[in-house]
Amino acid sequence: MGRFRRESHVFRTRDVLREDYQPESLEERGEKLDEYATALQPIIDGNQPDNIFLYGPTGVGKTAATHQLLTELRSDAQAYDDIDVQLVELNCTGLTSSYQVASNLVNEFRNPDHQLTSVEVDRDPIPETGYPQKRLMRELRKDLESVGGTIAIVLDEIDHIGSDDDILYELPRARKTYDLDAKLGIIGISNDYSFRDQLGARVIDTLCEEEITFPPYDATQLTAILEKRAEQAFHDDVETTAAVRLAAAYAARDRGSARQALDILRKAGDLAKREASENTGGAVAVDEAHVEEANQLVEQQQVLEGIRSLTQHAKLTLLTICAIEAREESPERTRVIHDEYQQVALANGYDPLKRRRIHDHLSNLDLNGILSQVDVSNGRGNKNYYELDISLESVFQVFEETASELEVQPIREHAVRKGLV
DNA sequence: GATCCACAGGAAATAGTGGCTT
DNA sequence: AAGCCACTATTTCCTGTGGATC
Repeated sequence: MGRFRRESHVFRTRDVLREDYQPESLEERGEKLDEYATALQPIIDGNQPDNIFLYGPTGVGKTAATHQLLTELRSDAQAYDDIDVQLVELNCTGLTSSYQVASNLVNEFRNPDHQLTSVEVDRDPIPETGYPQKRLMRELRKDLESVGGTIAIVLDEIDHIGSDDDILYELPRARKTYDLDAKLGIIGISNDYSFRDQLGARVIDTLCEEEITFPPYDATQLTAILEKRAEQAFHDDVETTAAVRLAAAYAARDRGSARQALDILRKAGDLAKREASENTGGAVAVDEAHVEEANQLVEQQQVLEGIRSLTQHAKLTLLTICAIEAREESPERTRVIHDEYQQVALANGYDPLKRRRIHDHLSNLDLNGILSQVDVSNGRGNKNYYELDISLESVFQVFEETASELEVQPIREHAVRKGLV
């Protein structure tokens, strides 16, 4: 008997609950789809498209809506010979400058998988760094020219480029500047409401001709979405009603993200499955306990992922906080944290960084939800104080499993003695 | 109430890395 | 190989703020 066996107790098609699964039609977003479609209408009419800016938190259907509508748009456009719609999509995750967006965009144009229909673009991809900026823009212009027709450029997660918004200024007016025949429509997608305000006024005017906001899903909507998916994902005799409701509630309370809700439900299904294969027989159900555990696992996983990707000094900073936490002295002010950090760094064989930098690391860790800033304004001054926002246990766990070669044990032992772990 | 101090966080400078062009 | 070019992490310098002090 092998270790792996195909079991079919719980899932029918588990993939339906995965993030990359694209349902035939987006649930619970009817109005938004209409609004969005209206904004795209000029393309079909053969007019210069409006630039569109979408915003809303992660997992509320922005990207899914875009995929769905553009696919429809493209196939509907084939009915008319006088329009030739080309789509270029770029996920800007990890791209932090206009330069990088531009170079990736060029490579997107040159990506042969993309079957841009009028394929005159078959130049070699360009390097992501090394070219002077002017040269890069020249390449981009050439590509736009040779693709021609109506070009819809989707820039997903555009907020990652931060304050360097030159490309967002250039792109919408490329048609004028370069005297292009092609019609350009930019669709920017952002997770961050405040991103819009960071943009220069000149960019907002052009980029945000049409703005569509995707609000978070509420518990009712999430329940409806999950019910639909659960029906496909699980076998008919698997009871999931309670689980669905709870998973929806968790996700709604947190960020209103469908992705998160699906993650929880999928994980809960995995747990139920494991349980089912342990004690064979009996009715199978994904119940509330499964969801509860799954919720914690999902949360934990996100945090762990966050910790793994930290730089050494960020880890040292985190370790310092742990040491303070282990002595039950948290929250503590940055000044004191830095003092102690210096010792921690030296003890681990690193040159300590200056205070300003630790400052940044701390607020970064805060942003990642690993630490939280506490306002200690009870009487005395209200400087920034930091404390750990997750369990000591889970931090130690990552440190140990990633073999980061940091001195964790003494701190852990201290915490154990204090009964904190 | 004027002055002082600690701190948060912005801006610019610097160092080190690695790719491209000639 | 020299001279650009861009990127990231970090340091240096600096300003505004709000409580603390006299």
